[in-house]
Amino acid sequence: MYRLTNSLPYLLNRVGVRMGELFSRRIARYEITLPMYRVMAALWQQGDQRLGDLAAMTSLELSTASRLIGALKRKGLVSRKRLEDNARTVAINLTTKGKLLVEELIPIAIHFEEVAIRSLPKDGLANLKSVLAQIYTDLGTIEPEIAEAETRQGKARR
Amino acid sequence: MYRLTNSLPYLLNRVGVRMGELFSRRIARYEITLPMYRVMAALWQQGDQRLGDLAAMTSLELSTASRLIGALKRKGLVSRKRLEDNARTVAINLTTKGKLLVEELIPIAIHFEEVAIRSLPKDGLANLKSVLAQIYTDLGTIEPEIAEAETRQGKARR
DNA sequence: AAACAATATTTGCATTTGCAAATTAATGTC
DNA sequence: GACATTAATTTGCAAATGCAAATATTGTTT
Repeated sequence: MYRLTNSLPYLLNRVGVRMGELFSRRIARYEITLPMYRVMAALWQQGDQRLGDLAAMTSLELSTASRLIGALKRKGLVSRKRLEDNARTVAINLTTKGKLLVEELIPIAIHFEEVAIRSLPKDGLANLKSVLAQIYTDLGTIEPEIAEAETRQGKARR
Repeated sequence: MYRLTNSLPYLLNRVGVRMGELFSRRIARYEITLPMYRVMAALWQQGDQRLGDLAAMTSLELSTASRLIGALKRKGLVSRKRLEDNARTVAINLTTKGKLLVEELIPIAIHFEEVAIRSLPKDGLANLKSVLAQIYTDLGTIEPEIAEAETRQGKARR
């Protein structure tokens, strides 16, 4: 018999929501939201990104990312320049101020992770991460099945 | 050196978002959103719930849950009655129509889970689930630390 | 029993989100 | 080289979300 509370999506979501909530509260005093942090940490890892890549990297919707970058720019934390050679793309970077801030936040994120996995066995974390990565790619294989179902009924009815 | 893309919150969020997106698309033709499904599946597992319990069970914010129940009620999928003995609480249940619908959706959710874990070893799923549950509880231990940080600076400044 | 505190839910309002359309720029084609 | 096509980003608008305040009911105190 199926139980929602024992299903994988449920357990994943629950952890994600709680983690997000706690971390958000923790960084609220820096006037930074969780998606903002993700964007900044992504840029810290890899600068000079285009909007689309940044959105993909952070699992953000494109328009959400666009506006988020706008907000971060207004705060002076990132820069957004049209490229000279290809002016339809945009190169996004952390400013010095943004870099300083994210380097203050990253240790907090690391601490969170430490607390979260506190009682896992030695190799538990590495294993968990590889499992999550594996599931992510496996999920891709269900895409066609969904697209098929959509065209078969969904879109047609509109 | 820290990499966002190798951090646990990142990997969790990424899987959660993708899973949610795909499942949402899959059930869109039933005119049901993912949070709606979660509420209905929660009620299927355990009926006669109060709003607060349902919100906790589904990781939804209270006001979001309240409005969601309203929408489901308008669709004739759930009932919401004030109790006679304690009229400040409310008892939420699936209607027959709601029960029928959720019983159509649950197999889809099960299929999703199967695809997601397709390439995990035998005991991989059970292990993953217990790890996720463990992390969820461990996260609770960071709460006081955050509350402390909030009162120390955050709230004071307002 | 009146006043007050506590509990459960709902609602107002501002912010965020997501889709689709619009915009802007670059590229391919004839 | 003008003209449609594709690519990348932004914006308009409606719906969803989250916090705080409002509402309704029960429990407690004196």
